[in-house]
Amino acid sequence: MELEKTLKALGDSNRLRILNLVMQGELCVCEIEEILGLSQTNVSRHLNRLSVAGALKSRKNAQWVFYRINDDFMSEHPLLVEYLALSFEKIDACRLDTDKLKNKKASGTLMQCWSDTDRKNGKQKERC
Amino acid sequence: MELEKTLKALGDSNRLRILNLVMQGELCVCEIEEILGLSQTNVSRHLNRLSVAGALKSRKNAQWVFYRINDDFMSEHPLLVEYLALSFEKIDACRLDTDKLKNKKASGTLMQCWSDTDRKNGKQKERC
DNA sequence: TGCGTATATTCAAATATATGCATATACTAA
DNA sequence: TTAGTATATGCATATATTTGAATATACGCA
Repeated sequence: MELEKTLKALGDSNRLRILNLVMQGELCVCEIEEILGLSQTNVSRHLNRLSVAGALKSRKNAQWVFYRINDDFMSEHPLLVEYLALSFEKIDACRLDTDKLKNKKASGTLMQCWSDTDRKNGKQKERC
Repeated sequence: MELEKTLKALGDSNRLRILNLVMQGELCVCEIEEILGLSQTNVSRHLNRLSVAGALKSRKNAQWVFYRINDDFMSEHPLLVEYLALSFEKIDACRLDTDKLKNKKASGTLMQCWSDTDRKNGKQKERC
């Protein structure tokens, strides 16, 4: 049952926190790692779980892997996505994570990873 | 995290099947048992899990316990409830269960339990 | 090629969850 | 009071899930 699989994948606080972040824009594993304060191995596994459930998709850029919401998931589960978005706004942990994401983006301290273009242009403070 | 608790409780196919039935109207444990073909002990435990998560509430009538959707749950999670309702319509197992529920109601073969009023009035084929 | 970094995966252990069997508790009728 | 029925719960077990440590794989640079 797909519904069971989806809900089971979402039934974990860390995965919900990840989803909250990724719903605000594509992120690299290392970025999620830093914001949530989870181990790399754990983040990787949670991301995989969400991907297998169809919620996320990834692309690779050199050794960096970026994850973002799967458009199919959005179009197949609009009500669920909306429900989650509204729920995240009410959850302290998610709000703190979101604040942290915004602060790091604003201060440019979130850049372990960067695009080839940026690096070639010597723009070390930006990311693709 | 409440969201995690809710989604985790829903992340089980049997519990989803139960929710599908109960969303169509109040049911007694023995009725759910019969329609789903699960053991009494198992049904009881699933019902408890859903109740603890806030989705269901129960009332007792003699030795019979009737479960129905918790109104608070409906009003606190309208989008989720709608999402689930739409999802159940697309799931074969849930549709079969629903058919079974309707057939049994129509044929009056679903009546292990009945209200005191009905029994006193000798209306053995009806339930409150 | 060797080294450093990022990420996925393996292995092992701990924890959570689901279920069957047996039983306790609640209720009703004779 | 006894017997029958409905339901919840205890106990034990099997299975699923989660996580840390270690490691394999991919990539870039000197």
